[in-house]
Amino acid sequence: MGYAGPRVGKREKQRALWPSEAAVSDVVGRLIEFWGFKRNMGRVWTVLYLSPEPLSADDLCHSLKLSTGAVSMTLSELARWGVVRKVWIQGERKDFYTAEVQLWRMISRVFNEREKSEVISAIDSFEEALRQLDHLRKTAPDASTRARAELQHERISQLLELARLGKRLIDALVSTAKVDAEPLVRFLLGQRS
Amino acid sequence: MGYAGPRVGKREKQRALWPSEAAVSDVVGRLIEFWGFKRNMGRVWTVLYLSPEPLSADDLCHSLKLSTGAVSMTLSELARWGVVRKVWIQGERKDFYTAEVQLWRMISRVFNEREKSEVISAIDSFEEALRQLDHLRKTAPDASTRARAELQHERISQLLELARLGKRLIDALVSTAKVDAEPLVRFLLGQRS
DNA sequence: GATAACTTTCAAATAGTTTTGAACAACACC
DNA sequence: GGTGTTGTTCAAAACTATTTGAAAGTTATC
Repeated sequence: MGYAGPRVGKREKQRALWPSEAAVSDVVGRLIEFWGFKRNMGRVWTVLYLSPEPLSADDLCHSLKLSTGAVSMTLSELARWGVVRKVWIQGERKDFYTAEVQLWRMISRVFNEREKSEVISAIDSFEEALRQLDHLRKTAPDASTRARAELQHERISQLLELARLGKRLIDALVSTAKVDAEPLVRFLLGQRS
Repeated sequence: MGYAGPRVGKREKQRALWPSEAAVSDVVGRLIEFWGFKRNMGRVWTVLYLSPEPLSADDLCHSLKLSTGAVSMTLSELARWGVVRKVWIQGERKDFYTAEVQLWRMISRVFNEREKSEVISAIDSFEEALRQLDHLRKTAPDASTRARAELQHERISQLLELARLGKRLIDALVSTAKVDAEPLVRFLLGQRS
């Protein structure tokens, strides 16, 4: 197979972001940060999401004024979350990236991996604490200790119930969103007026 | 009206946290941090939540090994969120604090104040960006710019839709939780098997 | 296997956040 | 008003997280 020829798709010169792109990627960055990710993850994802064609790491360095290192790390983190994919482009040696455009799939993936493990470990700890308190309220020598154990048992049960509810919500979202969550959410919201 | 008498409820000596209390407040601290608050806010709230009687700032300094300043600031922040209340205790000069025990009320309050304003400002920015792009796609001189504007308009519309959905969810939660959210959530979950 | 193009890694620098503790303010009581 | 107790504030310190850029690593091409 011969040489691909004189750089067929010679890529457009570095283009600055439009004001609307800059603004939106900033907003998404902020939202995402609020939600516990790094701001730049949001920004990078957004720039890719708004780009008609895949972009190289280098493109991103320029549009977002980030170092090569930062872009590389951000991209691999985004890839681990499955919200950005490498694509291969004919006649280019660089790697190119595109954003996952199925918003719900992204969200459910994040919920599943991150929130869920957090919630599960909370559930475990609550259960453990309940076991200890249960023992205490049965065997403590003095009544005031027993009463205190009783109250705490009750309160922690509330927390446990809440955590379990959270877990079920996440499960529901995730298992639905694998296909498409929008109907679910829409239905849920249909409830009120 | 006479003097309240010889320190009636002379308060129990500084008591170390039980292991289960320490563990649970730590877990809640972690969860809450994950959710964008300071870890100590979660810890302080939890210690209060698990205490049969209201506690003073000083009690909290001891149980959590925090400086007076940290406790003062944490408490006032928690009070601003309405998840902790000052109570007045007969014959005591210190301020005492209790935790809000209605978990749903707390959650809905936080959602309403914090998430909502975040989401609303995101919605505004998306709308603004859409206006700009709309103008561009109608008036840009060259076709490729118009096409790009078109695509971005579409994608940002998706984001906007998602943000609006989020806002409606929050509204639904909040307006229900004013009374008691559990039925709502329980119903929502009832959907899946 | 040498070279050039590109990517990843990581220690150091920077930026951002939280905590401390001492100074100050407020208040109650005598 | 003076004294002692409690609460708040804030600048500095400690700690965390993020970003940089240069060096090392990888891969494709000749």
